[in-house]
Amino acid sequence: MLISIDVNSETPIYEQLKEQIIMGIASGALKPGEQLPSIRQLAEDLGVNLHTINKAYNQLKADGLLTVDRRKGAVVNFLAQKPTAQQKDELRRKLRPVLARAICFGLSEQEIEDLCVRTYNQIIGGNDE
Amino acid sequence: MLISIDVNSETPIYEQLKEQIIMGIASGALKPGEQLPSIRQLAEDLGVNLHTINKAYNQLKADGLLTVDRRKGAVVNFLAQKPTAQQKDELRRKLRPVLARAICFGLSEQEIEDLCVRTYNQIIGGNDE
Amino acid sequence: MLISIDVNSETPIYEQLKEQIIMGIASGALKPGEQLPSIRQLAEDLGVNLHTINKAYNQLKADGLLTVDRRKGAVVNFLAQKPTAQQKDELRRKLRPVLARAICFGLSEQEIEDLCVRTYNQIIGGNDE
Amino acid sequence: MLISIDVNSETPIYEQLKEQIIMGIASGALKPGEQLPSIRQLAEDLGVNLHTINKAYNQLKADGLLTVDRRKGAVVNFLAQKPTAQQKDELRRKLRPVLARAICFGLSEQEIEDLCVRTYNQIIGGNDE
DNA sequence: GTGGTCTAGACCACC
DNA sequence: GTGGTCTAGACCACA
Repeated sequence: MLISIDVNSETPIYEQLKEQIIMGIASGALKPGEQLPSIRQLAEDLGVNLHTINKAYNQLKADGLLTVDRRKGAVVNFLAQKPTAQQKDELRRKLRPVLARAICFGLSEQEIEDLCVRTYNQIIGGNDE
Repeated sequence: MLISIDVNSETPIYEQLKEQIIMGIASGALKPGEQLPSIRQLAEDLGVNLHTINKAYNQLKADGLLTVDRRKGAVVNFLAQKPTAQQKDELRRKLRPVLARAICFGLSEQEIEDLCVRTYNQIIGGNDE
Repeated sequence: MLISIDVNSETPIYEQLKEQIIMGIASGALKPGEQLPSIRQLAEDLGVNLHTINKAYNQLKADGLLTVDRRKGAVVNFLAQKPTAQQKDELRRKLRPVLARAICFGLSEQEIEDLCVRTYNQIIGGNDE
Repeated sequence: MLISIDVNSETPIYEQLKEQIIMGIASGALKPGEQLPSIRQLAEDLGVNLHTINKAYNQLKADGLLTVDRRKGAVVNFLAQKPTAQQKDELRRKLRPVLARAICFGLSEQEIEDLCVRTYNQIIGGNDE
């Protein structure tokens, strides 16, 4: 999978990294059991510091999406079958401001539903743009 | 409308402020043409710095949701009927990582659609929790 | 509360820090709502790097023992009334090897119970040694 | 006795090994005088490096729990009747942060005592979970 | 080889 | 003032 970073973006590099890896897992581009590049390798490839990569990997580990194997580095976890209540709350909390903004921009309920479905298919299909 | 701030949250206060005002507009609690509290007053009510309120108001003005008038202060704009292409892109960009994360947590397409619809109704209904 | 670090110890500095703060909270030396030294201040006082302090504070925040206030820095949380099931599991997992070792060293059940009670009282009493 | 290793755990493999052997001795699954698998064989069984097994065995020897004989390999020692003062200190030092954490999580003295007793019985009974 | 820890020093966002 | 992010470079533990 190809990862690209915009160092000038206002969102932190480690957040961009997390998002891209999550996108990769969601789209199936990263398969469960698959090995991610080592911290140092990825840091070099992207031209960023190894601590930045480390932070992203560790947070994804805390999210339960990666496990870190002392020998093989970071490995993609098998997907959970169901989210915990806490995870669901977190999702709703993140979803709320986005949808509220959509409403303010004049989207109807139907259009918002369409937007969600189309975005979902974008992710699954893997065609990112 | 009641605005409450959590100073311990990791999301900046001005972001919380923006989110709450957007939620207010989306839910109809804040009506077009309605006047928001003055910067000075809101700052005092919430016990935060003037700059913080000012930043939130200005960004909402840039979003086209408020009009800042020197005499009347901040006023809620009439909602656009349709979002610009740029706004739609922005929505999709914000929506994508949330949905991708939902997929990683094991939600099916149907469950994600449900989540969106239910969250939408929460906002419209105004019952935040 | 006085915090002291042994930079030559094999346990990481940030772990020592976490342990001492936890001891402080448990003993009542650190009261709920009390403000901890700022990252930079404590780093200077202890003669260690600010990132080391930052890591300890963040992990305690993740444990729910501290909250980080953008204005006042780190603040001691009010104690939970009951641990979550996960926290209880974690405690048992940490307790098991210690007790097993005690058994191997020849302590009877009664002696182990005494050891626990006496250690508990040490913590509560605050007399650390 | 069955030994199983989790290579993804954050606790080092040699530590896991030590813990499991200690658990085995404490529970009586490993009897004094009993011979442990040879380093070479155990390394192969678990699929880990020779050094890793060696390190665990050597540290247990330093703890006085094993005797390493050039001909018979590692043998379980007879349990001490009483711990040395040093061993007791070590136990208290390891116990303290666990109990302090329990207090922070809201456990009362009685609940902590229960936790210790129940964990003790788990070990003795050998039913690990 | 891997990740974990620590240091030193910089800049930025927030308040 | 506070914490958050990032860099550059070092050493260690683990396997």
